[in-house]
Order: sequence, then structure tokens, then C-alpha cells
Amino acid sequence: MEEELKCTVKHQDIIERVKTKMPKEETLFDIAELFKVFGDTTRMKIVCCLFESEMCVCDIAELINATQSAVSHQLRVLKQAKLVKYRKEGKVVYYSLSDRHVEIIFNMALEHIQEM
Amino acid sequence: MEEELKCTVKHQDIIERVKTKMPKEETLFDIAELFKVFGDTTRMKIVCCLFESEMCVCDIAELINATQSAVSHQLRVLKQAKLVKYRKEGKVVYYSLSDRHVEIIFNMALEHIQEM
DNA sequence: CTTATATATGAATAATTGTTCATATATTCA
DNA sequence: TGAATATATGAACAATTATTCATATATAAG
Repeated sequence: MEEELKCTVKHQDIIERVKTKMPKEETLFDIAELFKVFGDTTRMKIVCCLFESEMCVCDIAELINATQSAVSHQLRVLKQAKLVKYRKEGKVVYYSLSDRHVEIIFNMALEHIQEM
Repeated sequence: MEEELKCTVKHQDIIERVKTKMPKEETLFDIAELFKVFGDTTRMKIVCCLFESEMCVCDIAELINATQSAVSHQLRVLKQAKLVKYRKEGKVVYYSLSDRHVEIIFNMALEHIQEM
């Protein structure tokens, strides 16, 4: 009589195949960290501002109706994730998107939610 | 003598222009919520498993080295975000990605982090 | 009907994180 | 130099969230 096998034993071949294609732990961590940065409404608002043109901190604050402090904190997060860059002009700091990837990722998400 | 203007007053035209192109508050919220779902290593591991083929809960757990409970909780989050779907076969539940968008968004992020 | 397996879920806990407030730094101008 | 403006930042607090543990539900097999 055949012995009942546990699910994980039955599908062992699938597990092995998937295991070889799985990205490295570190890569997955970095990807999750990147998405975490995108996963905040305030930061998404900031990013949207910067689609149009570079912009200074207090204009962003005014535009998205947030305090200067909150915006500054969130710009630091975006900067650490290398999603934005900045240039100083006197006492004003202008932020802009570091590359086009940000907009592509954003639009892909927009597409996804609009299809549901 | 010209009076010193505040930054927000000087750039008022930019603010107006950006304001008209800004997505709705609700849309931005939904996008951030979607990215929040992507912003967790465990969920990213689960998603990677499903790139290959549909897979049952306990195989996913085995593969990513997590408890059945943790995987089940996270699958619920993915399900609520409509990123995965499932089918039951006896007592086994097979999960799979609901559409190709998930993989596209994932790969875009992968590209981004690899370029830095 | 009883046991074993697969999955789901509620509660509790620990950790992470976004905002606010106060304040520091830097720059410009009078 | 002193006042005003723009930005950055540390600390505190509140809110969110991922995991664990215990247990519930469902199905299959004997």
C-alpha cells in the first residue's frame, strides 16, 4: 500500500526548479526596499511634482499641502534611494528625478490599478 | 526698492502648471498602496516563486523558508491587492499571478537597482 | 467517525515609519 | 553684524505592520 506523501515532498521537482531561478536574497531585499520608498502617498506626490520640472522644497510643500519639514524628511528618503537628485542655487535647493525609471515604474502601477 | 518675495510666490506659475497635471488624491493613494504591497521581502519572494508556475502554500513556505502561517497571511495581502489569484484542488490551494503587470513592475525595479 | 494534512485567521508582540515640533545650518540682504 | 528666508535634522509620538502562536476550518483517507 502506498504511503501518503506530504505536499512539499510531492512537488519537490517544482521547488528545485524555482529555487534555481530565484534572485539572490540581497537583490530581493533591495527591490523590496525600493518599492517601500514608492509606498507612501507623500513621496508619490513629491515624485509627481517632479515629473513636470525641477522644484524647490517649499514649492513642493505648498503644492502638496505638507509642512516643509515633512517634505524635507521625505526628500531625504528619495535621495537615499537615488530616485532624486538636487542642485543648490543660493539658499534654494532644487530637486529633480534622477532618471526616467521612476516615471516608468509609476506609470506601470497606474496602468495596473486602472485595469481593475 | 524691490521687495523680497517668498520662494512660493516667485514660482507661483510652476505651481499652477504642475497642479493641473497632478493625478487625483485617490489615485495617488491607490498607487502608494500598491507599492506598499510590493515593499516587503517576503511578498517579493512569494511573487518570484509564482513567476515560474502556480504553487501551493506549503511549497511556497518551504521554498522561501517561512512558516505556513506567515505565507498565508502575506498571500492574503497579495490577494487583496489583486496581484494573485488561486484555485482549490482538494485541500491544496494553488496560487498564481493574476496578470503580467506584476512581473513587468518587478523587472523594472530590478533594472533600476542594477543600474546603480 | 477519527486522524492527518493543508490552509486560514485572530490576537499579541515587536519593529518600522511618517509627522510634528523645536532647533540648527546656510545664505542673502540691509 | 543682524534679520529674514530656505532647508535640514534629531527626538518624540502615534500609527502601521510582519511574524508568531494557537486554533479553526476543510478535505481526504482509513
